[in-house]
Amino acid sequence: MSVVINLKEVLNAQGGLLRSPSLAEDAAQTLRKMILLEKLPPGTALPERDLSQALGISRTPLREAIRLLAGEGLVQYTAARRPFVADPSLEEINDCLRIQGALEALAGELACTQASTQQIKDIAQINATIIKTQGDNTRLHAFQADMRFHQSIVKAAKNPPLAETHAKYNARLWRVRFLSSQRADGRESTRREHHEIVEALMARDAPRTSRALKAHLITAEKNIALALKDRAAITEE
Amino acid sequence: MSVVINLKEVLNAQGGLLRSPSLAEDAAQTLRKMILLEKLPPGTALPERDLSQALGISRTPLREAIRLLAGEGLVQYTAARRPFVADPSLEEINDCLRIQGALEALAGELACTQASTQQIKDIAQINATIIKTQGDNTRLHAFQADMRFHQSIVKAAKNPPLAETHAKYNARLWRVRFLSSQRADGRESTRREHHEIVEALMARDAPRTSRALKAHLITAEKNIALALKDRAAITEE
DNA sequence: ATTTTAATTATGGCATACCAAAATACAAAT
DNA sequence: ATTTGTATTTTGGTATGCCATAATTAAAAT
Repeated sequence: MSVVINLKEVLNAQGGLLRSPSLAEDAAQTLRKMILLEKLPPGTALPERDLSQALGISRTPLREAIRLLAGEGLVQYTAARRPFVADPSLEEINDCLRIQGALEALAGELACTQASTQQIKDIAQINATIIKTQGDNTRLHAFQADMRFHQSIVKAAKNPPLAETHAKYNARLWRVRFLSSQRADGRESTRREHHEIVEALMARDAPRTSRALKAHLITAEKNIALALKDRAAITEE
Repeated sequence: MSVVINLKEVLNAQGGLLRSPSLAEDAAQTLRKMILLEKLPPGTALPERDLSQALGISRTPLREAIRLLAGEGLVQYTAARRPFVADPSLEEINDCLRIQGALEALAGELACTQASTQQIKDIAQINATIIKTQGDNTRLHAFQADMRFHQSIVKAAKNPPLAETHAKYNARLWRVRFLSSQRADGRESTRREHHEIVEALMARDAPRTSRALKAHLITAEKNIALALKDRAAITEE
């Protein structure tokens, strides 16, 4: 009996694998996906009643879910406090990318001193998988692998608040990054930059890792600008 | 008639000066202060019913206030989802300081190209005030001026998400920074470092500004470690 | 005296109802 | 036809009650 309880506590203390998420967290995850996949396009109003009914829950947890997404920057409020899906300008996206760049650069620096050799191997491994998977028509999977690559670097920095803030900006930028990852150009530069990042990490050269990550984010900025321009042209027709 | 409405909208669009805060926001602000001034010391449980009753509101907005503070890192949850005042370890504080350092360094870089000359003058002015006020027994005011100094740099970067995230870490670090600001030593190095930051900004030398801000945060890290050690010694008696 | 087990209490998650303010629809006036 | 004024509806903010589970206490067994 007490064995079961202890086990539960241990698992909870670890990744929180057992803890059944609240309805609010479930709803937040559902809405997050819908926003990122543009089932809920930017600008869409998010009335609490309709949404809660659609998700089969009451307003209370739904409201909390919206607050969570607002904290991530995915949802904003009108002056009258009506929530809607955020519609970031290119300028705001670039603002976020610069922050993400600074965060990843810091993560890279820290990883050079904090990461275990195993973690660096893992990072290299993830990158190898990306290269191998390249060309597969599973664009989404390739994209997710790219996310994992960056996340594993942040994780190796062993700075939990950094990981948290980084994750937040990841969520905020997910949509446009996914968009830009669909473009074929820039793929070669991505491959090269990833290689440089891995090399710098393996050499545990902090300034070099920092530089490589910053450069990578600047490239992302360029690619995203191109992707959004393309898309705007398409949407207009 | 419509004039009034327009005026209201304009004011809302600006600093949101008119919008009467919700009970949740009020409560969050109240609790924030209580946490930072240690009326609610680290580790204190925050039961929804008691707190809501103490503040004269219902559980719903109080609950929301707690969520807000959790988003800032001032409140955490036990495995059983019971909220309590966060009690960050020295390690976690240092983690946050490194992030804050990276954010301010980025802000400084951006400010070098984005800030108006007036804004840089303002920053210098704030610093001048700090030096002048030095020695006054209004420790709190001096501390708040220091906060304004850093905030004005971030503001000059003209990157709203950066300002937001920076503010969040400020709230999270407020308590320990206030603590360390009480110590007399380190005051001279602070003065010197502030001077260097202002000089670098006026020269609009991005790398130099970045370096100066990073160095400043590292000094803060050292001072905070000393302050916490002192305090631990006192508390033990 | 210590440990187990059962009963009790306290707490957070959720649903629901009501209210004030905002948005909308509609009627009247120009 | 456009604007103005008014009624209606929609919406977010808040209070409250119920429930399941965790924490605590009390009782029982060793």
